[in-house]
Amino acid sequence: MYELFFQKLNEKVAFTNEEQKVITGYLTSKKLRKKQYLLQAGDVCKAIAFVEKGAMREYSVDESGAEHILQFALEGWLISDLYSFMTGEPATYNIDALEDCDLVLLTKSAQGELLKKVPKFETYTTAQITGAYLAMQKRVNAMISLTPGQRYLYFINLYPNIARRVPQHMIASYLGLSPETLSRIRKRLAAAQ
Amino acid sequence: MYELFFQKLNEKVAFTNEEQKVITGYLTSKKLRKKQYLLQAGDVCKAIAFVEKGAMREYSVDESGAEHILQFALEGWLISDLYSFMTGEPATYNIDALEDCDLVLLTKSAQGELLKKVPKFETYTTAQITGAYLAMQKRVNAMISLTPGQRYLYFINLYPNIARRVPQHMIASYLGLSPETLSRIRKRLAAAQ
DNA sequence: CGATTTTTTGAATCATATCAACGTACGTGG
DNA sequence: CCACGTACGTTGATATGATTCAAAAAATCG
Repeated sequence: MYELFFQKLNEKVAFTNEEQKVITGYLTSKKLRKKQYLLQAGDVCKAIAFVEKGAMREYSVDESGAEHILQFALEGWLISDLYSFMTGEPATYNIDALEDCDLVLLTKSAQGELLKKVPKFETYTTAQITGAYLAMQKRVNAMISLTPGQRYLYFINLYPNIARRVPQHMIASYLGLSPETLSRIRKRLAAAQ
Repeated sequence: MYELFFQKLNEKVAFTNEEQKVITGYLTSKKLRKKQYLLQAGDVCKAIAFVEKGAMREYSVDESGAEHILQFALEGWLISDLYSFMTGEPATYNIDALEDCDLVLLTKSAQGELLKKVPKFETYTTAQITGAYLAMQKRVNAMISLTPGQRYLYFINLYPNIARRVPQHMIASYLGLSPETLSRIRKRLAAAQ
């Protein structure tokens, strides 16, 4: 149970079998069918989700109704509206399943309890969020310093498995491009080789 | 000494006077003149800097020599190349002073010691980095979902004091625009009101 | 005051967005 | 298993917006 979760957990911080048993008690599992929501903007994000299997996305919707993908999450990744989770404010982002998913959930209240019982879990949390921050910073740097074509190459190089499993127009959304533009960029890149 | 630093610190997590004395022992102060480097790409980032007074910026330089500003830091903000600081790898970003600055430094080794003596300091670190992550995420969302003009308005609304103190072409760099484009956007916005 | 930095403006070029249409692949239900 | 409908990717034409290069005006600093 939760094999991948504990594998990834122990990669960051080593936990004893005892601790892992305690942690297990605070986790719940959830299955999601393709296209189902885990979270809708306006609702409160009550849990952080770890993807054991499948693919998820997090996105915002602007005034004109267009979706903008902020984040993908494949196996081994965490996903949530962290601001909503931490503050209890309504979420600004939506999260749904791009494929049928097996998730491991850690609810807000479970997290509170867990941090008391297994203080080391905070170290894991810090490591996790630090990694997320650094990745986000790199993405910002790519957005202000690279051309769309370079950004696309950077993306498929960094996340080849996302590129394989996710529709192209969603990658365009993630990169801040129209689907047509990404299609033409790919054509240009293919011709250049 | 370090008044603003401790003020900001206690806003996140309350520390006793005892603890604050211990923390003080691990801090060092540094003055930087305008245009001086705190860190150059290629060097290892040996300290996290807290800005007591002044203004700093963090930026990357691309192959063609153009600078791209990743982050500003005014009074009360932290700045560092976090990846380099954590791993000891050479920094990819430069940090320099936009005004004469008073800084408070926490070196890598001091941080290690401090976390042992005052474990609560890790809670502060987590809070700090979580805030930084959420800000970065909002910025990414703005970049993929707003027009340059909207992004500029968002920026000056969120950071009016940065907009007041920093040259306009640096704000253009932060927003991923050419200085000429930002100038014209401002003209359009002024005409529209 | 002189020198440097910063901002603005203009003109030409280049790139992206948009709108529309088409072809294709996919999966779902009959 | 086929047929239909939906989702996806590509292509074209056009319009819009950003970049670039150059120059001048304005502001700032010593």
